[in-house]
Amino acid sequence: MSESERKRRSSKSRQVKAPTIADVAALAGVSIMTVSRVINSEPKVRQSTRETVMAAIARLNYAPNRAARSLAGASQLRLGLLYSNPSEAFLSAFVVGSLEEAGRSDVQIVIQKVEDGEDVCLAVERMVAGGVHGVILPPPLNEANDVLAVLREANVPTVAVTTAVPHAGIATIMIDDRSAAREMTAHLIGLGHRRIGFILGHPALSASGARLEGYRAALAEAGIPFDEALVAQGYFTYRSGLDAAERLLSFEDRPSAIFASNDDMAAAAVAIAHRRGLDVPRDLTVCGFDDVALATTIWPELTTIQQPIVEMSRRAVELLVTMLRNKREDEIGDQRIALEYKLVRRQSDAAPRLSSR
Amino acid sequence: MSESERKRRSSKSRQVKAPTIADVAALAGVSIMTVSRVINSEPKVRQSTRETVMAAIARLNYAPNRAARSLAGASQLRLGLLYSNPSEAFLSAFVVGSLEEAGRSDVQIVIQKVEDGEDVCLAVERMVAGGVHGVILPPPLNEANDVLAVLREANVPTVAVTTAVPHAGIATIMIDDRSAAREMTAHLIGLGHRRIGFILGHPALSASGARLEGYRAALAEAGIPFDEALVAQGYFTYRSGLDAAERLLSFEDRPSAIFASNDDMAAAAVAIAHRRGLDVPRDLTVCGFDDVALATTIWPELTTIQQPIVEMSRRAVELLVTMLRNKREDEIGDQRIALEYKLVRRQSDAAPRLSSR
DNA sequence: TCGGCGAATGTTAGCGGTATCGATAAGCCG
DNA sequence: CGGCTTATCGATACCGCTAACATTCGCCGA
Repeated sequence: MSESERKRRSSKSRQVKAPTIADVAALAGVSIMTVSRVINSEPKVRQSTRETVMAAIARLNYAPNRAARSLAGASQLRLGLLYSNPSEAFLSAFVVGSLEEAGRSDVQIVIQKVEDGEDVCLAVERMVAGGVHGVILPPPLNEANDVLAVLREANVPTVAVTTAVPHAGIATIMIDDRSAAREMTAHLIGLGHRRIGFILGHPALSASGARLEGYRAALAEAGIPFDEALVAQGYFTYRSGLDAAERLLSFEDRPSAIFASNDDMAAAAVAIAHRRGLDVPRDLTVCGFDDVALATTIWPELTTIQQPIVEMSRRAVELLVTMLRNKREDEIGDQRIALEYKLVRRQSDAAPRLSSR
Repeated sequence: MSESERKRRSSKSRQVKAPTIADVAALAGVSIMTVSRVINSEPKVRQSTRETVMAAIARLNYAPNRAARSLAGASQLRLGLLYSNPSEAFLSAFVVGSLEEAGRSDVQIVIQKVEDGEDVCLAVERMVAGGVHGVILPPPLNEANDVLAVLREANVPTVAVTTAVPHAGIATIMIDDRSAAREMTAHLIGLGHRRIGFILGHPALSASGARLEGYRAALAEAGIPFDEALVAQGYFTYRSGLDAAERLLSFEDRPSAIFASNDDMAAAAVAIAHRRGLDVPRDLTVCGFDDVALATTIWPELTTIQQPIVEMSRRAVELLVTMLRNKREDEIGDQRIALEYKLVRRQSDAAPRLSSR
């Protein structure tokens, strides 16, 4: 790691030039075209070759030159990212993921917010008129039927993120919400909890329903009867979590654990618990869903389901780009990509102090 | 404006391609090089020729292709963005800004995280070896002296963001922390508060010192004596805010307001207040600094100083690009750019209930 | 055994600019 | 009026990558 590199450097004063596709090709012992194919994940490359090239890429720390790429390639793609007012924490992770992938695949991302009062469909139409080639929809727009309708009519390939029950013709990136909620609930039951409160998510989103299903499934498996009183409506906002937690904790026989449908609401539950003099997790276990930054900001840090948000939006862009570049827009609607979630255990859960069995 | 254009269009279905430098050259009856010279306002072009070309450019509504330009010109710029473990909310805003600007100015951003145990200097060296042309440093690395030293030695232009007291030879993007803290403190005083607690930021960062100075200045201006007991050490984390707020609120004669050096710690102060049965803002005013997402997530939403994080990182990239493209690396170190902050008032402040004058 | 055929890989021609250097015309001197 | 410098301008070689076409190779059926 010195002779050759040093030579290269000294050749032209100190200018270290970035490695090019040719360098990679030389190192891997293939032609530049093959490297190009690997980079763009085109299908016609033997697995072994692909790996060799990948290794060379990693070794040189090579990144394709965007300028050259867009100059040589077809006209640059533009993707629209339309959002309304989700959890800010969620959104920023989401934006980071799509922007990263956008950089990698050299597409433009047009980010547009739909203001609260505004007509959603108008915003979509504006975007379509602006000539975007595809659209990405984070929650809650991922299931706004009017938006989807406009998009479908305009024949704009669309990918919705975090939709638990996919719509026909709309590609979807998701995790298995039901199974994740089931796992978390089972975890709580395993800890010894029997009265487990549940804070619902926004009723318009299918993920909310899926999470509730998972909660019920785990209860059923453990032979614990479902108690409607332990389920409180929430809307994915901190504020709504405050109200829901207040309700759940005001019962005579309050739950020993609360499972909120997202972290914002879980954080709210922690706040309410503290306000009532309850220690988390000693007196009350609280866990969330999503694992946004907030989960590790507050104290105690939340036990939660880690949803790979950055990865999900990255994949959304990637999917759109692949389809658009390969001119297979027709196929796009049928894609269903489910990513892995993970239960991450932190400090907000514990065994119940007073068993209420 | 019709015959030739129409022909061009109809030749290939409906594809309207953007005019190229060659089109301009043909229309103006000169060579493409001359057009290039006019575009770049190089001196060696006769005035009359220049005008002819300009006219052609205007007529075709020509704009140079950025990709082609940067491809042909100097090698593409690569900027490194090195971070360790700041507030996640801060980081994502930061990344968004730099990525956005990167797309606009057609440079690559190499993002790298320095893991906790890892040797920071090693990470810097790796990045430099990777051939980045400039480096951007968000907090807390913006004032890590060892990092700065390595960078300076390697002669890599660097811009630090949020440094209140600039280092020689390192460009800086900042806001006037002192003045912002002064304004916020004055605001609290204006509300009627006299005993105002202050939670310090991390002692290694100059912004912390500047904010304290601002606090003291406002106190002095109002003729309120500075009370050391009202200042608690924090480290910009939620956790440290918890301890600091606990200290401040345990006094007999507790402050009627707490001004925390960032939002994370302010949120912690709110949590502690609630745990002690104090209503915010009725019993205690709390305000923060930065205006990250957390500030509007919690309840009550925080009154805080809005620091334009996205804009700051955007400017950092822009500054680096300008300097690097103009080959004036020597000048880079002397830049000091201060952006505007804004005091945004939300629900966490109010006049004190029991005057403690 | 051999043509044929599909999969994997290589070759070549640009994409739209800029850098370099050569060409041309004009200006200047003795 | 010839030679030489100067101010303008033009021809051409890339920049790093991809599209389109060419090539190679292994394997199959006749």
